[in-house]
Amino acid sequence: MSQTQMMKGIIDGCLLAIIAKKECYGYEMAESLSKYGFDTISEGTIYPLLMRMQREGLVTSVLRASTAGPKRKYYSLTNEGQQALNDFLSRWGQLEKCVNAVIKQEN
Amino acid sequence: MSQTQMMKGIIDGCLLAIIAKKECYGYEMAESLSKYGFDTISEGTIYPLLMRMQREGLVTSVLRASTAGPKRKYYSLTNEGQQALNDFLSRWGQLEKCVNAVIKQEN
DNA sequence: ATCTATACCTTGCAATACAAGACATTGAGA
DNA sequence: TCTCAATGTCTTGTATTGCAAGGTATAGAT
Repeated sequence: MSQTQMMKGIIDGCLLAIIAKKECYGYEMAESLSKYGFDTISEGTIYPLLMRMQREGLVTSVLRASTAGPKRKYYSLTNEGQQALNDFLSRWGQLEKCVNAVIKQEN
Repeated sequence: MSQTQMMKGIIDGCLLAIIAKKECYGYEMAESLSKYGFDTISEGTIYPLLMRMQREGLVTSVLRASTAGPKRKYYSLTNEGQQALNDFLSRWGQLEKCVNAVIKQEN
């Protein structure tokens, strides 16, 4: 019962939501999640996720130079990725409803 | 990005919440979760979870006869289990807040 | 006698988050 | 100049978990 376990199947959807808002690169997404209140999410979590989502055709990427370090890999949503985001939002809403029903204990 | 992954680290907390409401046995908890809106949760998920939580001292169990089948193993919360439930509720609330913040995209 | 519902359990698999590293680039300070 | 911190991406191995698929057993109904 750790926070780590509770994150499973959540982070990928959150990344899609962040990318949907604006083109973004991994390092920036980690900071973004932190800003939204998440405990620091490891890069060992984020980068493999992004690569998997690209392999699945949910996102595309382009390299761009940075003024303050090595090149950045900017990600954008594909139509399939938008659909995956919609699915995630739907499943998250469903989960939220069910868990809160159990917690509130109204039979 | 399956519903299965999203359930990880959630079901144990839900079981604690159900047990906290009233003494309960595994088979009944599965039905209860279903009633609260969850897709059917496998007994291969629930029984190992209950055994783990007992091993960790979060719940205790007693066998009682049933009128319609084999004996039932009724579970109750320990003080440690109540604490674990409180922790879960806190972590769930935190997760809910963060995910919804990302989704709503208010910077 | 057979079937269904009830009730518990086990084994093996697939998926995921993370720790702990490695590697490369840039600018600032000693 | 040398060093160091911040930036930026990636890999390997581990631990945990939900579940499918199966097994076992009891009680009542057909």
